[in-house]
Amino acid sequence: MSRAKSPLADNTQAILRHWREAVPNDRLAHLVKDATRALLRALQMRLSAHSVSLGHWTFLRVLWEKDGLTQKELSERAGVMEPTTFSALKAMERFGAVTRSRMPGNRKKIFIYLTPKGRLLKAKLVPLAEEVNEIAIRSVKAADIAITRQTLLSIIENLARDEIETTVKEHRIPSTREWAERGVAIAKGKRGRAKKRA
Amino acid sequence: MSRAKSPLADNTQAILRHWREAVPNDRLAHLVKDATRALLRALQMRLSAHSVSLGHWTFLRVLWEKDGLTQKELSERAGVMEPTTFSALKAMERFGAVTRSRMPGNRKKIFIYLTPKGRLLKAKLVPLAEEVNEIAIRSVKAADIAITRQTLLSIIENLARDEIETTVKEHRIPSTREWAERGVAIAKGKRGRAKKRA
DNA sequence: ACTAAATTCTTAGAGAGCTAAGATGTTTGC
DNA sequence: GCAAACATCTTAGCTCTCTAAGAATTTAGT
Repeated sequence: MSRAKSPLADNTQAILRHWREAVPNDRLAHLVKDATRALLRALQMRLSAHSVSLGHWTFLRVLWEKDGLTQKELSERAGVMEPTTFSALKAMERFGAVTRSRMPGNRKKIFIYLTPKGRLLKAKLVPLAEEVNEIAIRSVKAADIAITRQTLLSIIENLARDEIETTVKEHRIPSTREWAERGVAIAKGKRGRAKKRA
Repeated sequence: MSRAKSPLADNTQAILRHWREAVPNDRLAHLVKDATRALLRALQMRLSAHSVSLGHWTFLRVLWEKDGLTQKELSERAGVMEPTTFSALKAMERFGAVTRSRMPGNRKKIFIYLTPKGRLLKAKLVPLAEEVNEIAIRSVKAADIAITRQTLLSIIENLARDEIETTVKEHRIPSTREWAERGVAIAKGKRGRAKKRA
């Protein structure tokens, strides 16, 4: 829909110049952020031709793998907070890609199912994402991609660990149970179930 | 101010689990996005103790290097669009970190200067960013960081090039001048000046 | 010199994300 | 068996970012 024109391209040019000129030491965050923007932008441009937004894509991708999940589960798998999930799914329901329904036996949980329309989008949309990926890593050695992947993973992990430690320190012992959950979660990669019983 | 507590940490755990479990092929974008979130979140948590938001940080960093720039220039250096710059600077002016003023000779351009308050923040804030960076890349080999940096740069570059080519194709020859600018810009990394004269 | 084009700032409105807190249900512990 | 604790969905409201379009001012072409 709103395909980018010159101002955007110019802006991207500015970013590129910027990075080619000076890449000092603390700027990793900035660089990662710009890469994210470039990737999301490329994807968004392609998705918009099918009236799908980035927010929808995030959940569609999860749902194509497995639907019939609750909003909570979807939030976890998509890696976003629940209110984000809530409004995205409301919009997707309006759009006709999913249904939200309660099941007999539990009137609180809401299960999300793809509609035929939502399911059909997969064949159209996945190739677009693959195209973006192909373009993005064109000319980059597979080994370098692997290293990048691992580095990013380490960054996420390091920061997550630090956040937990910092939070614990600030809380001054935030209940043994809470601490245990966290320790377990990071040490063994246990499922969220740890949360519900300790 | 709003220091993260358990829900957040849990969420980060979910993300980590997610990445440890399955890292298929197309998910680079997703991984980069999550790394961005982790980095920005860590920075934001620290900045908020000084009542500085991420949006302000973005511009402060540019201004500490050189102030007296126009909003347009600031947008380019910060890598965001002008309306974003506009509202961030308005807020920063209200906060007392910068002044926005016209100069005799040109009543259109607005020049941004740091106030003493804005200047003083540097000594407090820069160490926080360095701390985040140190934590993030802790345990990652310097060589791997270098490769990651280069890979991300290539990704940005590849996508920018593609966006330009795609846009050109769609426009069906979008005026020779425009095309030239873009070609030149990407080929030689020329300054934005190309824009104003071709 | 004066209109037309280009720049720059501004306004308006939307998307995607977050936190905090409210509502509504379900479980658990006495 | 019921009150308290917990879980899940929802609402409200904020941030950062973008695009599109309007307003003001400067530059350029004839």
